[in-house]
Amino acid sequence: MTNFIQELTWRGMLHNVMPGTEDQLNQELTTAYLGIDPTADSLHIGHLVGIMMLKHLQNAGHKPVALLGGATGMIGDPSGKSQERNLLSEQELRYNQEAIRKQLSKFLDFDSDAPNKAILVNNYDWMSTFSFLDFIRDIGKHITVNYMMAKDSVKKRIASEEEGGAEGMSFTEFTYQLVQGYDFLHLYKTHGCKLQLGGSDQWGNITTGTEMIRRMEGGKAYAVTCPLLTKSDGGKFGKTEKGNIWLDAEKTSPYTFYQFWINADDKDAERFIKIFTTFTHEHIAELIAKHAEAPHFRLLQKTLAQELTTLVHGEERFNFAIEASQILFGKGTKETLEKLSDADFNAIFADVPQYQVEKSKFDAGVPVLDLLAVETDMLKSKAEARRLVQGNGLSINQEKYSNVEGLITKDQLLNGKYLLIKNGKKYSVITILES
RNA sequence: GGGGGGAUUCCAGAGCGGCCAAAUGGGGCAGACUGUAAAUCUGUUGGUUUUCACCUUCGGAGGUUCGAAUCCUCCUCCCCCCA
Repeated sequence: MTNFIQELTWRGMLHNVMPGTEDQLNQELTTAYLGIDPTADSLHIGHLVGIMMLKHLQNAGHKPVALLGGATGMIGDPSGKSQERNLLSEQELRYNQEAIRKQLSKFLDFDSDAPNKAILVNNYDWMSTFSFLDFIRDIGKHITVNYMMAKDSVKKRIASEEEGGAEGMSFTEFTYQLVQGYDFLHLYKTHGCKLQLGGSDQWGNITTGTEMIRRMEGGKAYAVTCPLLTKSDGGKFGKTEKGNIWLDAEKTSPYTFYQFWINADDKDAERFIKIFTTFTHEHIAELIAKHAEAPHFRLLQKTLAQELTTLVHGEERFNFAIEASQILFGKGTKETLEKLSDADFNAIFADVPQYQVEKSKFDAGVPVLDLLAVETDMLKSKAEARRLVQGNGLSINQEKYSNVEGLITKDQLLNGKYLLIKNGKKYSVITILES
């Protein structure tokens, strides 16, 4: 059995740990929970760090609890300086919960008979029937405002108001830490949960929980946080220009998901592989060494992408993502394109801008420049299109096209339906409409 | 209140009344190189156009002139100095 704290430490996933936590973990099978916002019907990779903490925890023989913040998600955590949230209907909430459970089960063991199998709970179940009066009487009494005010997340919001900056902090948000703290207390009482995991921004909220357990139950509970994940270029982890990378294949195609990991730069890949895989210390050291020998093979990125894409989307989708990548970045030729079925073609180019042109236009052939700038608004003007073609920047169906006066005819259509246009490094697809 | 300087194409910043669609740098976009990276080098960077050429653009409105981003008048907005 591995030592959870040591495991997190070498993986670079340990930010802060409450004294005594390691002893607690060594002493008995410990139940630990992590909160997840159920605001959508899918997790995105920003959630993944937390989930991996649970996974490493489970691998270390302890029992993970994933807590969906059905109740807390309605309030909005002030430490994320997020806007106030919208209320989810219970129906939406349950739907999201089921979808998220499915995704979580790819990472965690929910179904075996093991004593440390994971469970999923939703704080809506115990918070929704808790009356305001009961809450302030039973819970609020035990925590002083002075204590709550001392939290960084609260201080920051109040200070920013005094500077005339933000719009202050609502009472609802102020209460957030009590609600989250109560979750911990509740799980402590009902599941014997003694440890809460979270991002480093959660420390303040977690300690409110341990404080409640101490004051109200005379119990001892612990906290472990991990650093917030950053990218070495300073960008936000898990975000692309197009938004979040979701685990749901409908929201983010497996190809895009795969590409996200492939595109990690070397520095990040090294950190990520420690965080997002369960490979051993030795195996990872070996991978890093191999990568350093031949960085252009990008072994780390490929391994990382393979592990996660396979885990989340399955082997078949992973293979397809590779195939798609080769077509887009490798030596994909016109021949390989022609071999693709419509379904595959659409899947590969699903994330690429689409344009439509009527088929009849091709009867006489369409001048390239018109195709780019008139029939579609791919380029702003014919002058720009001309520059592109003259600059050798245009490919049609993966073949360089440099004839400014050229006509595009029916013969060039892939499967009689598509044109794959490559403008520099950017792809676009023109779909031919039957008319 | 007095005096002075400025507003230029995405940004910064040149620009003798004709040779200015406007130097140069940055950024953008392409090409080469490369690891779907970084750096570097090359080309390009208002529109129509094969070329010639034409059209729209230099804070706004007028004017002088064969001709104005460049001269004059008024207006708007910025900056600096002295009180």
